[in-house]
Amino acid sequence: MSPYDPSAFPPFAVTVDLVVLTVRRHALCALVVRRGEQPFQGRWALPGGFVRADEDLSAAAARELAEETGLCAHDPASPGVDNGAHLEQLATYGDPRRDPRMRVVSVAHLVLAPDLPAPRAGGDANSARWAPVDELLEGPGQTVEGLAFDHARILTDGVERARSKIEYSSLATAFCPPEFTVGELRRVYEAVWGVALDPRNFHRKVTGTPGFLVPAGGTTTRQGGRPAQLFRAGGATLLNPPMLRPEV
Amino acid sequence: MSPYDPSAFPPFAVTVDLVVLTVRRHALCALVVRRGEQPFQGRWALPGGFVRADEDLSAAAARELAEETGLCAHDPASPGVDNGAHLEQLATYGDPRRDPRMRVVSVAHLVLAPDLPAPRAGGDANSARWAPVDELLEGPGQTVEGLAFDHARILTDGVERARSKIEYSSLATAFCPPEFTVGELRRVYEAVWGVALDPRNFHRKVTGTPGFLVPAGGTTTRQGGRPAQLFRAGGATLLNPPMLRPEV
DNA sequence: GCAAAAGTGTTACCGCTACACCCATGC
DNA sequence: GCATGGGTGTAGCGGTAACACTTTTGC
Repeated sequence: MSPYDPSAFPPFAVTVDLVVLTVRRHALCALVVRRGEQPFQGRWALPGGFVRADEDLSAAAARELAEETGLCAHDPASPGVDNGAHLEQLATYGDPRRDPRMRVVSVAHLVLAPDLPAPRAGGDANSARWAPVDELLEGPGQTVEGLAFDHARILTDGVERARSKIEYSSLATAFCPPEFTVGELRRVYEAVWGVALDPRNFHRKVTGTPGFLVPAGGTTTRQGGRPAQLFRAGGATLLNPPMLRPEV
Repeated sequence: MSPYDPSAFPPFAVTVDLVVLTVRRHALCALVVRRGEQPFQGRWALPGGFVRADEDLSAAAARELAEETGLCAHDPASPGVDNGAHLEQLATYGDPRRDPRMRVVSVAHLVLAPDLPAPRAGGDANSARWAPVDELLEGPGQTVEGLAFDHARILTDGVERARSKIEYSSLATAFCPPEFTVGELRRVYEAVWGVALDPRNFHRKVTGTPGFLVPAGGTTTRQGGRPAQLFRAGGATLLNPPMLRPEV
């Protein structure tokens, strides 16, 4: 039997795109970079890049993340370093016309990170910033230009994934620093869902769910008012029963 | 500006693999085909194939599905024909060593279908069959040989997706014929989750959820006993509150 | 009649919501 | 003192679990 004939299949470029979300100033924000070349030159886009010939998809995503933010992601699929951020595969986008230059299939990944210092511009992107997702996704006829390629769609899917996953998992803690208060965690939920939650019931719910939070020992008054207990994320990953997202 | 330089990125083969699930004889079953060539010649594998040069990913999945089963999938992303089956993207698998011949990135899709006549063998697969997923996924040291490539992992992910999605969506109806009884729908849940449900409470729950089921008019005694009302799937896609999966 | 499956009624319990209320700090 | 956020108590309500019980068919 002869070796495989590469002419039997069409060649594709494969990239990873990153939806990197954080909570800043009570708003859900995404990392975007300004494109330095055609097409969509000068427009904002999600960070990303080509997958290397011998590189796994999640490794490519983690590499791009480190290049763009210096962040070390914790990938559940390939455990090792864990600097706080959560990384998971989101979905794959392969419309034949999504990139005018050639056939590109992009495997989008979702990253949830605590609030970071200003992003450092990396590689071929000549600038990078955190932008509120509401601003990036304003409807058609908006004041700002939309994101490049199909990145508005990818960002929408990533935000929806984050919104639903914090309902039934402990992922909201990925938006928090290593030690945080119940109030800070509540403000994460409020920013991601865009709703107000009852502080009293929220407190009972999260402290009463076994394994969600473990006391870190100290207290802080960095939010003002009475000193609040500091917590760390507990071992539990699934919340049962889930956090209930109020009706819209 | 010169056109894009294709030497700047490594070429990949892109395939779609299908996790086609159905419920037969009270068991969750998946469609598998016997491989006719190396590698893994003679072993069972998930159906799939190369994405064509100008073809969208979901179109490739629908085409492979039609070739293997004659089924016309309803793809929410590209509405049109709707022969009952549900199709959605599952996840993408791109480990550099997942195919010994070359670098292949596979975009797996999940299909939920009603019980079908015996599958017709299609294309290069010299036979196809429905196999209970419990049998396909028996642990290491099992009596049967495992699936080819990383298909056991893909199947596991697809089954887990199906199990969780029927909790909070009306997708379980995709396993049923166009008209079905409450008892038949309950047996779908029981087969997918591998648990027994209380028929009385199940009946109240599904008939009491607005938009989940609409009466089709007739009755049937095909399950024996007292005649049961026939229903069709209603317009609702999300179940709120969800069906509760009993603790294991 | 008997078995089998479809439906309805009822009660106890659990978790959530919506509050009232108290606590500990900075100013 | 006063504002601010942290934390506890409690009553009402909606949904589920775990039954008992009736209905309508095939054999």
